[in-house]
Amino acid sequence: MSDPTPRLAADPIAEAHRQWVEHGWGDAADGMAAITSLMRAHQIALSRVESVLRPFDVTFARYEVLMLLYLSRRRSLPMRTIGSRLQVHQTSVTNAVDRLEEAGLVVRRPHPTDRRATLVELTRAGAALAERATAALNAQVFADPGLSPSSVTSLVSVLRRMRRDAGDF
Amino acid sequence: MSDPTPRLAADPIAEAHRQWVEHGWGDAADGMAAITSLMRAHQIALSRVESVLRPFDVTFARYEVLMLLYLSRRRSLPMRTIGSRLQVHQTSVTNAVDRLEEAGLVVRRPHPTDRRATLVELTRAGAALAERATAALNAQVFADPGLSPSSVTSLVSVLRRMRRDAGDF
DNA sequence: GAAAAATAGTAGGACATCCGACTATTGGAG
DNA sequence: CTCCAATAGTCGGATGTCCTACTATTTTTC
Repeated sequence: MSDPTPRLAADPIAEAHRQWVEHGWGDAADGMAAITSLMRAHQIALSRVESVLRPFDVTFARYEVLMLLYLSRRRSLPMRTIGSRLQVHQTSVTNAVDRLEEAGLVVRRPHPTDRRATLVELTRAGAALAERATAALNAQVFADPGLSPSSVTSLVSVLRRMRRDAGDF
Repeated sequence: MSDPTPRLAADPIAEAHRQWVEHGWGDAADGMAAITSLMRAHQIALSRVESVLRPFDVTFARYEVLMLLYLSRRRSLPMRTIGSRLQVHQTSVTNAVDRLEEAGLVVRRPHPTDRRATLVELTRAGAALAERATAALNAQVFADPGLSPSSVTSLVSVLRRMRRDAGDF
């Protein structure tokens, strides 16, 4: 309250935190800052990832499906399992698989024992793309996520608790 | 690396990290885990927030616009400023303001000196809703964001660096 | 001062996400 | 064994986000 230099481009989240306290919402100010930070950081990270994936004509959502299959034992999983692992709605899986199938990266196969279920199987082209896209992401984003190594560790650790409490695993 | 008990329902991100290392992508494994954690945590946080806001018939995107106006000096801002502060595309602001205006929570007014610009002004109903929605969010989410106080501090701190490096402020 | 560049908003399109509803199949209750 | 709840997927609809134009006004340049 004694800073004579009112910075013009202050951190908007710090600013919101200050306003929260001013309005008597001090007990929620830290939480608000945490949630809001998460939202912004997500935008930033997603944007970086998507820009690397764009040349491969896949979005991050589809890349995740591809990698889940790529890393699975038989390179094939039921739709439902994909949704559970990625924690997204069934209809989102349907949507992603539709597009991946159109692009020839996966194929739908009937489940051998449960006729309700559908297996999604990675094609050779899908595996090849998964490898190339991963190489690009590793080099351009993951190897240098814009955080110090200790920050990365701290972030993963904090968010793991949050994910677990939310039933992620 | 010496744990003899392979848990069945393991943390999917820890599992992915292990696979990254196995595939020789160890230098990118931590970054992958960090970015992926961010994506999941965002989903979790957004879902909690949206479920609290649903009764008020606003989404988080619109709530953010509302609060930005609510906390501004004159409860009125140009579209452009809203986009900059929230770090979203101009067209997203147009979209959000369209819906807020339909709901009678804001009104568009011509900018007094720049005829290109449009001011978005909070209505009395908008201010009232902003207050009620904030009370609900504070009580149901922000006051207990699902993280320990020290984790919250750590998270905000780590993400502030990331946001700054990305040009957020 | 007039032409060129930059800025503010909007329109249309592509995607992803969720929700509710609907079909088909499986499995448990009586 | 039959009926009904649970499960797997898909469809249509609503929202939000970004991108690429395109229009209307400034602002800058020469």
